[in-house]
Amino acid sequence: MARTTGSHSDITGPRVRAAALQLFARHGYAAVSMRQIAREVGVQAGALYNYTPDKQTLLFELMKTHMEELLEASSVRKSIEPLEALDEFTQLHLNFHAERPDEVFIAYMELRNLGPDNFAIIERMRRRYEDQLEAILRAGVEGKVFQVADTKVATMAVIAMLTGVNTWFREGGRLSLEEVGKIYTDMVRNAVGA
Amino acid sequence: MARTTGSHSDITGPRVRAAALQLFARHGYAAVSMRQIAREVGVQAGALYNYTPDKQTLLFELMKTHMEELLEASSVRKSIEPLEALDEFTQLHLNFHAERPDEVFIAYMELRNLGPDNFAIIERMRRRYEDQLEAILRAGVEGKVFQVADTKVATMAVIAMLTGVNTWFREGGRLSLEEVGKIYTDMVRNAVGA
DNA sequence: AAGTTAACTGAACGCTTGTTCCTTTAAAAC
DNA sequence: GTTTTAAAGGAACAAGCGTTCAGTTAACTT
Repeated sequence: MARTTGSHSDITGPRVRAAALQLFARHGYAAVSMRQIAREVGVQAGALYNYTPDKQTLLFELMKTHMEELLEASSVRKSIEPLEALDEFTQLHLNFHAERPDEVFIAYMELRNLGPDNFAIIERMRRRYEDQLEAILRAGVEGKVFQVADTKVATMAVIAMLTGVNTWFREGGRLSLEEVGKIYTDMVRNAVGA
Repeated sequence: MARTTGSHSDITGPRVRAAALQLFARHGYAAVSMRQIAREVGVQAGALYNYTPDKQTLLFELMKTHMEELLEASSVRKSIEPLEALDEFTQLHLNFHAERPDEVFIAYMELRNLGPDNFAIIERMRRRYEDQLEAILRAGVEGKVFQVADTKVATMAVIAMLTGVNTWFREGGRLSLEEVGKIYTDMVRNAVGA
């Protein structure tokens, strides 16, 4: 047998990425084999190499796509007041990350499995995201509407706090995402002395 | 050759754990082989099995020891006022985690590589730690000294915020651990409306 | 209807994996 | 000084790894 009925690059390509995403998130990059991914897609391992040059690039592309989407989603913010910008950042971070638990998990956990060049690229994108929050905090400090001892530290603290939601939040649990959003909006405001 | 000059169980045992700890933290459990660990210790792979029944147990014991130490260090807290208890919790968490970056990394990242039984044990210990902070927050809410909408959510938020320090803090960097401690004490207080 | 191409199979490559086991040797016990 | 024992060596096991590639077939082009 070879080419199977209804086989198409436009279909299999995304399915490869989807399977890799789920398996990497669930078991970790190093613990997942190309044969496992292939089995999930319903294809032989060799066929995967029509869609990625190697396993490492498959991981990198998943992370890169995720970071690109994050940067695009967050950079549309107009120039508004610091407090409003902070609330908006909180909501965006929460919603964006809640919709993509697998991507977020990978982006945080599999950095060490990237080669040095790929690592540097992803790291740069993450820095760009952090810089957006820091700019908001700095504007707020200048305008005397926030009180933080160190904007860089506050940036890291707020992002860690927000991203931590992904470790426990589950749709259909005790709280809705909207309720969680309200609670965190307040806590973030308080944390930066707003 | 077999037993080498100066070989001792009391020496090799800890060295095996130390090597595993460092390698697991650096490259991830799944990416590290028993032969790598053995090479680091200066021993053949087979000799490792004098010190652990298998690779999985080696990981589990590292995590279990870490959690036991964390629980012991944090449970000595006497009955004091909520605000003082909160500050003390912040300091203890920061110091304890700053001293053990490898252990912390593993405890957070390698949970998925534990078998179901081992996972349940570690998870229970983590819950016990979280419960300590939640008790403090609840006492503070009852005494009207904290204002939080949801103590469980606040607990997770504060712990995520504090643990996040390990992703960027390095001894000898721009800020000392003491300075970071002061900043976080304030931010944590603010976050819970103290 | 014939020819071309994209998609996939299936086998093979050399290597590494966790773990077991018998042997050898240094240290401890007597 | 002899015997016992603990510690490590080193080879072997089957299984799995990422990756390559020649061969096969369905789908598209003309």
